Amino acid sequence: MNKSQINLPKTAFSMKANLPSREPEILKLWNNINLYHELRKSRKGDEKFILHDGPPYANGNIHMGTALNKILKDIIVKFHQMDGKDSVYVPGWDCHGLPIEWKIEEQYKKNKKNKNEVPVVEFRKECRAFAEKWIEVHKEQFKRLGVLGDWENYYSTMSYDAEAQIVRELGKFLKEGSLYRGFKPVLWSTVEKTALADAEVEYQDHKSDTIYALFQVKSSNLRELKGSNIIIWTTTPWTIPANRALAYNEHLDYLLIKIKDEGDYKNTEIVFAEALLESAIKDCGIKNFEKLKKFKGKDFKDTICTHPFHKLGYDYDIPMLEASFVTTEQGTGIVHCAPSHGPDDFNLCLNNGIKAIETVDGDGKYTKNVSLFEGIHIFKANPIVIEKLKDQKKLLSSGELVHSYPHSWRSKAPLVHRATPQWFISMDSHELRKKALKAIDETNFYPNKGKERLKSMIETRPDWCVSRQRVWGVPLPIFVNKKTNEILVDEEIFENIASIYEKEGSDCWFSDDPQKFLGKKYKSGDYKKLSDIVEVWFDSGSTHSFVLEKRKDLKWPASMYLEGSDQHRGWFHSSLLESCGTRGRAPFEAILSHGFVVDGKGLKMSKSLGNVIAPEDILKKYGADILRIWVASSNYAEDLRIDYSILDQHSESYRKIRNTFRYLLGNLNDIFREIDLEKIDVKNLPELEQFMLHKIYNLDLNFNKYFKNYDFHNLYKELLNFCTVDLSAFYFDIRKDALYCDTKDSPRRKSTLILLNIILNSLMKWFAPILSFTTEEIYQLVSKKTKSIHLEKFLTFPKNFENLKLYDKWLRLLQIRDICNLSIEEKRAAKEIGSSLEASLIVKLKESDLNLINEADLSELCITSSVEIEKNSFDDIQVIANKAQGDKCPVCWKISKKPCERHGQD
RNA sequence: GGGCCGGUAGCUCAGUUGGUUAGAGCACACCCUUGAUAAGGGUGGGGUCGAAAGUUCGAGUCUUUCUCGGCCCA
Repeated sequence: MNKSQINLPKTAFSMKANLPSREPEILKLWNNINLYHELRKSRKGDEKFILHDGPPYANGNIHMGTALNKILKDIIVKFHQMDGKDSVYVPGWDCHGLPIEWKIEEQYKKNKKNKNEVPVVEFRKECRAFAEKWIEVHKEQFKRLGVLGDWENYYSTMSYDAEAQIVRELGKFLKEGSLYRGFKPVLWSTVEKTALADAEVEYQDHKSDTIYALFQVKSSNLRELKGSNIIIWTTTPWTIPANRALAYNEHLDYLLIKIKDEGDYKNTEIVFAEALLESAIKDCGIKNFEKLKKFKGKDFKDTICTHPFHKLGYDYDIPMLEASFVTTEQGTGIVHCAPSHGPDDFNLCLNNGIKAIETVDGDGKYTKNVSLFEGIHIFKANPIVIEKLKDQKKLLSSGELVHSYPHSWRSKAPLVHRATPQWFISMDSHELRKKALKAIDETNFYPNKGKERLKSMIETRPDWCVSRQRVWGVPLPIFVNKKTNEILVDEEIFENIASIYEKEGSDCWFSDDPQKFLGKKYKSGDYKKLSDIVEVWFDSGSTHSFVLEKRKDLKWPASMYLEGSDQHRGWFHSSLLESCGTRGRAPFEAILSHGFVVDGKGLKMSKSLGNVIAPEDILKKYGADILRIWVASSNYAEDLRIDYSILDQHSESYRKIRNTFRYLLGNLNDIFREIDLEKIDVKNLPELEQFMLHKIYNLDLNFNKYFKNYDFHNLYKELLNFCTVDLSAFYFDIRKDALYCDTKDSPRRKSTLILLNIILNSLMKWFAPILSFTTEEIYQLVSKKTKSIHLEKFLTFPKNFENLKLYDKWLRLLQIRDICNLSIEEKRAAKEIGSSLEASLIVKLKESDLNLINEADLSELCITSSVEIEKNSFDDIQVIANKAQGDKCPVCWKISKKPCERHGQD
């Protein structure tokens, strides 16, 4: 063998990845071979793994959070597929709801069109078209990330069969009796004229009018209180006309004082919490006063007051009620209660037999139930209320306050609490809460802390309000008897409505004759048809019923739901409740929740901070595989940081991995031979190869352990370290000599090639769920077994790869090697030698180490020209490095006084 | 404002039931190589474990307070 016959690596696999342009080519390939169809075919009849997609809202371009979510899903789906399961992924979209309605209304405003003049059905058609448009946009963006799924047969909450099934699901709650009509305050937008879901509310600073108002005590068990005045403080003077009660806390101390200042309120006796004395007299401008009495809150029991507008016709009693929500944080320690305008007020009054009534209409105007104020808009009522209080000498002071206040997320308009008729699913009437809590216990959570989070929410949440006064959604399929006011509960009717929706969608609810839905059984004249729609969380909470149950390729319950941690209050929550209410258990076996994408410093991304990175930018600059590495290597249990420097670091790792593959391919000359692992004669391989097989076996154990726990960042780290530490810096470096300089029939070289084939095959598959594009690129280059890497299964390694005894021995050898390297480095620093082949070592070992290795092997291990082993009188390992003497073999570059053993003949 | 979760080298992450001098890979520095070459190898520097106090013979690990950040709620 001479220099011209040296076996240098040769491969078509380029060092430069060029992912942004290469990946779209691979997408074309997947499309051409109909990969999704092939995937299904390849696992037909196998055990199913169903990751049920939580539907993103069909609106706007995807952001990093969506990208993270979809990539994480795809990684998991692919892992299970390669693990031999039929891992089906059906993407879906959430389509109904306010944000889309608003988009359409915005377009109307632009075109000077009045929404109220447009027929509901036409408006809904525009909403539908809008959602359809964004589904198509999302689809392409998700595919570009490398996400494999049934993109042709996706699901959506607005499909006719979905709308039909949502009606059937509601019918179940109606039939059971847990869906009831309630009347209570909800956060209401007078601009959008609708109740808002919690998720639609945002808190912003708002300037409110504040007042200290007086309620005169009519009667009390505490003699001194009679004739005195309870003061209350409120930031919503317009709710005073709706006042029905006052709330106090029995644990607080209260004071009765007499005002001594000259003026309208001289000698007025007032009552408030002792703790708030200072702030109250300051705010009210009281300078001189006399303390008359101090007493406990519980002494208020059975005290009755009169309304400040008593003389204007508000001649009903205002009872004082005990409530623990009363604190001394602000105000006077006594809270004014309007049951129609606050949840706390509502509950307190309800428990004391005071019902809420409709005091304000949908536009924000007082109803006829509020005398003196009928027809006035509540946002214009404050000055009038204040004026009247002043007239009645019931106003101690007024002012303004900037505080955090609920606003609509869309219109940014301030919200109010307004009592409206709404439809609720009871948490307790049919033990929904209990069932849901049990279901949580039976679910696996990744990470585990999600369990407590969901549990505590279910434990404390109120009844589920499922009605909305909007138009873009599934109509509540409810008829109310005009005479008896009873709800029509008849399965036949629900099924009739559902089957109509299945054929033509739910638009007809708004346009067609109600008789169509009532059939022949009931007369439409006897019933009032509701115009409310179902809140969107019920839509998405029902996906398990119209996707998992209805599709033959899926199963119920899902193997996993996977979403951002905010969905503990969203989709996880609503799906759990819907399913427990209708089927008595959760629609999922496991929940995986991930944190939020934040910037490099851990701050959330926002336009104002200018730290937003769009997935599109990353795809253009780095490619999807880099983004997928970022997902796999980040710990999703916490928030995930991303910025360009972090992505740069991951790009470096990618290059390392890519070059590892390039070395493998180069030395195999792009000819991959599948090795039958069971048939390898392990014991007859060189020890180095045996050691590597043990390493591979062990890595596979860890790989599986991490995969089963969805612990991808540790899994990725394990793979990356294998590439850098075990392969590049160790095995590859050592075996370069055999690969390049041994003859092609050398047993050592042949053994090495066996290992290279095994390593290539293993790495390709281990990395495939993460580096979906790059592993495909490699697979297409070397394998003709199937049409795609993603159709392959993970390898199973035979037990005889494991060799703990050999492993222990080699750990010791590696220690010796480390010391050899130190010694070589010393000579290198002294400029005596350059490459390690220029060194010749004298290695002194203690007795017990002497049998471990011969000189030739140690020289191979340290990549030196020669090693002499001597017995050491000390315990430690001692290494002396010298400059190798002799001639350098022109082929293998080893330096020796004798002719080269391998290449000396030429 | 309340609840929950988190803060370990420049970056991504390990750190078992509290127990030697807190680890890995990447990045960085220096050296080598020029037969993985816009690659590869060797060596090395780098951390008051968010801060403070406490419990303990001993705290990255337990307790409290504070601080910064995130999610949820008000």
